[in-house]
Amino acid sequence: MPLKKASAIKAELGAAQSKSLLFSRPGFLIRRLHQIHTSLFVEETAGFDITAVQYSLLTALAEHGEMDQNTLAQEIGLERSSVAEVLPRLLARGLIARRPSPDDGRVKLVKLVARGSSIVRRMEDAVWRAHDRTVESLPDGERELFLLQLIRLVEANNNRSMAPLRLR
Amino acid sequence: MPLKKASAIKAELGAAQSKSLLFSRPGFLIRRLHQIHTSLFVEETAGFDITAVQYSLLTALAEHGEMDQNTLAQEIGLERSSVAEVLPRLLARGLIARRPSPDDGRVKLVKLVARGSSIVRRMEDAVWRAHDRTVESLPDGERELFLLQLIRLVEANNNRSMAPLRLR
DNA sequence: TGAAGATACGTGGCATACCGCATAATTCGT
DNA sequence: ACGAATTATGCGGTATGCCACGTATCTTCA
Repeated sequence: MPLKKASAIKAELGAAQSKSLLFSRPGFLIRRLHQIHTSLFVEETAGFDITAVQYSLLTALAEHGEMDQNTLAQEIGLERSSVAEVLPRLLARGLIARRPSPDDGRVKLVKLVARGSSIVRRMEDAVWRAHDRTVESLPDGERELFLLQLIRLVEANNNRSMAPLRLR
Repeated sequence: MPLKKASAIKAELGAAQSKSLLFSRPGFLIRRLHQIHTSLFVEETAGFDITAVQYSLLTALAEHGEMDQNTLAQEIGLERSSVAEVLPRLLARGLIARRPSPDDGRVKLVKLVARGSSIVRRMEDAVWRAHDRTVESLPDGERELFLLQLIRLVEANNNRSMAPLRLR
């Protein structure tokens, strides 16, 4: 099933871009969509008091178990120093535990504790609602392509970003 | 010209998402793409020492001329308080001018000065390169649809975001 | 083995981005 | 006309997200 004619897309794009100069700038649109998703995330997960980044950290720990901060940072594509800043907040709330590595005095190992696992589990539905609402305006059949394009861009540019994601 | 079969897209999406759980979350992909564009913007505009947000502010002023901060904020979809924080930096660098409105004592009017217009003009090529590089990994013919989808999402969710964009 | 390099983590600095609150000025309703 | 609601701005607080630098620890190799 063909999605749409190239000429129709170009016409629609031109019409949309005539509304605002900013609509011709991918960077602006991406920043804006990021704001929108953040807003939806906050709305859907209200009451848990966990940000999207904190949730990413918690799910990475839920998936991989105990790990050092460096690996954790690469796992979600975040700077080490940013991770070092977020972790104390999760520690203070009793969601994670941290201990020095027995093998390497430089390394600190982080893992989820019961409260952390619990909140990840309880937030799951709300998080999916936030993600679904972010892309629900796309017509059925286009959503998959959009996600695929996002993935392609993220993968292709991964090494060019400041905090590359570790891909297996 | 059909872009791609729906079944082929679903298969490719599944394969990509098997690489990381995060690739199933639009919010994560958007945050990541935002990081990547920021990185490319910094790289391409090195030497100008202007951030993407500052550039948005400057181009809004270049397009619309003198305006109050509230309208300026809506023009680029930013919180008033965020604008109030960025403007002093542009003021200090002599890129904009600010004066109280003669009609309304609450309002401050902002406009570009010569140095500001000049930097917007001189940055233009570099900014386009950053934007082009952000989406250059998409195959020809898909880029337009991707931009159109971004615009559609931004428009549809505009009112749900914390700092709605003013659309004409 | 011991000095040089590499690595892990943290801190301070800067720049978004949000909210809630405060202040000042305008407008609106009675 | 005058008190109440509204509006424009800014400030303090919190949370990313980056860099550069510092400190402690480990590894490498001459």
